[in-house]
Amino acid sequence: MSRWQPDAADRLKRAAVELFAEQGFAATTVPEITARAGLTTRTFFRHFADKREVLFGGPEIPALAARMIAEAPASLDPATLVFGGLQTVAETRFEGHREELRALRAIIRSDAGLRERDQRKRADLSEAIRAGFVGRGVPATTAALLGEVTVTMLYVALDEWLDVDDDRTLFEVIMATLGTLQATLAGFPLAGARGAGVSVREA
Amino acid sequence: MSRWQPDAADRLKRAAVELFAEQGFAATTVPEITARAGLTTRTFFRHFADKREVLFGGPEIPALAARMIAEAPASLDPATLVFGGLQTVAETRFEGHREELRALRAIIRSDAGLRERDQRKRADLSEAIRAGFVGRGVPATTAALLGEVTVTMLYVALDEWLDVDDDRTLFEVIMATLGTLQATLAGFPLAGARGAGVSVREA
DNA sequence: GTCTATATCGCGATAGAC
DNA sequence: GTCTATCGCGATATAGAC
Repeated sequence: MSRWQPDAADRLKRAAVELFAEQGFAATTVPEITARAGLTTRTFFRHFADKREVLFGGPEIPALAARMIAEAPASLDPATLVFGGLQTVAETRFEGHREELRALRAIIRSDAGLRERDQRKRADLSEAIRAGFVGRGVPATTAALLGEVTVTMLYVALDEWLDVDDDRTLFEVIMATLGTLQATLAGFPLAGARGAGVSVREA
Repeated sequence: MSRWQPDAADRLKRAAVELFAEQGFAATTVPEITARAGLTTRTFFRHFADKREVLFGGPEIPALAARMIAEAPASLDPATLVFGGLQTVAETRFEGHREELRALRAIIRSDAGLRERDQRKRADLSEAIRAGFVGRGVPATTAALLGEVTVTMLYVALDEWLDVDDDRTLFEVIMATLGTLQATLAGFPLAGARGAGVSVREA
């Protein structure tokens, strides 16, 4: 047993979540967090790049996505990969943590800076997926859209899953969301068949 | 003529873009920007919430989207509204500014904090569209997906439009991107028809 | 682990527009 | 007079340098 608790990052996370919930994010200082965790301010910034970062996961999920895409057999098509990835992430990282995720979401929603960081995490995941598909020879625009659509599914479904209180799994909500997206896009005219001059004007 | 130049915000914007391009975003201080613009630090923060914000537009585009959706005739379907909105924004806010937008994009790409802010602007627009459609009675999930898909089209197409150097308009690229999205999603199995148990595992 | 720069913001005063 | 934009001072916490 060293003289340092081995789980400094974890204790900082817990102390931060408690204090943010009690006092709000902006009203909580890093020294307060480290005091509660029994550590120094310097230690906080060695574990987290800034005060926001303590509420989010690191690059593990983008890294996992990149690995799954890179290591999958060449025969698997993008749709299958996206499905499998969403299922894996939903089941291993979100399922079973609904209450913690709700508490976290409430804190994140309360502060513009935290919403911003959340969007960055989302963009990081989208970018990892895009790069992964480019590495498999998928055209650039298609790869970019695959990244975007995948994270859209995850985030929209996650929000709905946290909103309601039924007994669906997150992955079930994701699949329903995909169905809704397909139905929504079916209402769009085919892009090539369309001319300019839509009758909607700036007010 | 008052003792203040009337366009303080504009002059600050210009000075900031110049200095960021010359020295980089992180290496430039707010006092440097205000010195070049002939103003004080305090004035900078009265115009912009923080140093990043000087590079981005305010809530005009989300507000425009909200207005267009709210004021459109009830008979117009979401697809038509989305198309019309994308066309209006593309033609009035982006077309004709390709070079400035490229320079801005280069600065934004150079700094993680600026990429984060860019994502927030994107999320703000998505949210305005979502809320607008909810106000028209569109179901929550469909409205959320409409917001997400619309901004995805705009951002993916904008990136491609800035990357290449052909003579397509931004709106033409947006329509082509929508076609690619439709083709990509056509490769996905219908959500309802799908069971669990995809054969992609964590490595 | 200590030290320091600087982003950020509250407050009160001022100057001109109307 | 009121309203709005600006300025100067000062305080604090973040975040990076040493």
